[in-house]
Amino acid sequence: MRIGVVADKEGGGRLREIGPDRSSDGGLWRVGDLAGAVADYENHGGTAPRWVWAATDEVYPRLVERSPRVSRCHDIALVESLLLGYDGRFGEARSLGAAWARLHGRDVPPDPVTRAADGADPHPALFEPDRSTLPAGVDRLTALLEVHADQQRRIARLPDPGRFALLAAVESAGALAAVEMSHDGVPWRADVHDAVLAEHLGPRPSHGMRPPVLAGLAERISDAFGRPVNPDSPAQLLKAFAALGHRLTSTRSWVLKEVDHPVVPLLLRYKELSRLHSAHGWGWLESWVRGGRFRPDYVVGGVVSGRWATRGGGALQIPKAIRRAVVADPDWTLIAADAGQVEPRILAAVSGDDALAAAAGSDDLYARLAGSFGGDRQRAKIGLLAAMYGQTGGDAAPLLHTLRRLYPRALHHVDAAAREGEEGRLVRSWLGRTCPPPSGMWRRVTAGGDGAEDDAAARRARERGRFTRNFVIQATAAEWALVFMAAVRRGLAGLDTGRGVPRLVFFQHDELVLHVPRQIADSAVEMLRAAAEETRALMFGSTPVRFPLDIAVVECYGDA
DNA sequence: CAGACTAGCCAC
DNA sequence: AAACGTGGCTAGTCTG
Repeated sequence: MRIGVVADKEGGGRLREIGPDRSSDGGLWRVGDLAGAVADYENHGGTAPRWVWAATDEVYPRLVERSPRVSRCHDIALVESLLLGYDGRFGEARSLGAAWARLHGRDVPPDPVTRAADGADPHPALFEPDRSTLPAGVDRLTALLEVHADQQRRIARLPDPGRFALLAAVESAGALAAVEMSHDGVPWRADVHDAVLAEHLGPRPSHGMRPPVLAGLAERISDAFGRPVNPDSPAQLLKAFAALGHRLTSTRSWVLKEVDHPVVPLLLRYKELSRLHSAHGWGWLESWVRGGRFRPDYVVGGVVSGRWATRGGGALQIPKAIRRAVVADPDWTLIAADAGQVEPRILAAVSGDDALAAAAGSDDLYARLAGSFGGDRQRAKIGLLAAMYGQTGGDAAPLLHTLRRLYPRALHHVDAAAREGEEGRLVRSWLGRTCPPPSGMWRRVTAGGDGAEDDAAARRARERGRFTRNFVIQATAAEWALVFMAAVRRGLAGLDTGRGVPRLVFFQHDELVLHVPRQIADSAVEMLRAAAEETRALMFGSTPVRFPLDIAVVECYGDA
């Protein structure tokens, strides 16, 4: 059963059961305590409803504090975005108000701008404006049900409604998980983080100063150049190197490594530590960690490929060194589940290449391919990644030749996606997420074709080809991860909560981290494996391709 | 002087 | 090894 929900500003709301057609919709009722009403439904036994609401990130944060977790939802804005994208209208306004306006042939309002997160203590003065974009006088719940019915019709008309419905469901489930993870937070030991920083950088300096180790390195760098140089300034570094007779194209680490001069190791060390200090130093710790938790603000579907982004806090780029600060609570444990080699496995599954699929039936796909590359697993890996990323230079060319001979259907799959991209067409993931159309500028540039403009046109076309080549793989890998996360979310609800409620606390592209009472770690691991198996069946039916999980049960994420 | 842009490195 | 896809984030630098 589906229930449409509209929240009011006082914690209440209106609900309406949604029937198979408009005339069978149930009665409308008003509740003073929306969280309580939702909880009643979720606890009632039997199948929980699918809540239909305008946007999970507007409605759910206020529910999640009080009610038990919601099982399922349909997020109008996220589904609208997927449907628009399918029609080549990527990026058009997707709010309930925008969808309603399109449905009624009215002027489409732009989406409200989302405020950037600014740390662990959101600014109370900026608290929640009214984000509805419906015209005055239009009933919100009526509009919600109309747009929902329209979305259901649009999905039903697609060539493969079942797949797209799965995409809509897991995108929405992801939105639930994102709100829950932001609420629960990643267990974060500020004292351990501080110790890691002190170990690398020395004691914390007073505000605005370089930490002792960085200050010392900066001084030695200037001495080595024989002049004052700010190592944070690429321009100054290039000049200083030029004065020594080294004309560098950039100051990237791998360029510096080619230079034979005593200043280079100092600079490389400085860059590494400076990055640690500026991106994840004491300033970050104060802004983002409160009460022993790091609470990232996830942006579901924030990346064209369907991967998530985060707003502030850099949650998807936590450096390996800092992961030592992620430590389970006493008597609890972290379980990190990493799906290994997802992208080549996805390629094997979606291309229908039997030979590659057979190799993807093993735990180490690259090792299985190594025999064709003189026994060199690393070369097999580079070759396969090159095929999916569109790399042509470097060592890739002969490896690609070998792959094209051994796995023609797999290579044809990505080559075809690249060609369609170069021609300005759309490509789609397995479940139907669709890449953005080329920009008007792209069309103008590539439509040209006289003399000097040919180079630019060909380059832009090849760039888009690399993008679409990768899109069909990366976007399908992202939805594999979403289906998996949704299955894990369901699985968590079935675990014993007698010693505390196990939680999903972190998600990063192809990796999930759970925080669970230690006594139920074994059953959680078992649940994860079952969820991965369920995901394979839901996505690909019967396929020899396997998606093995690398599971680490650890106290500290740094040990995973 | 605020905002836009660039260079560079982090993650997958 | 370093022209290979998706991003976020910071300090330095440019611009109006």
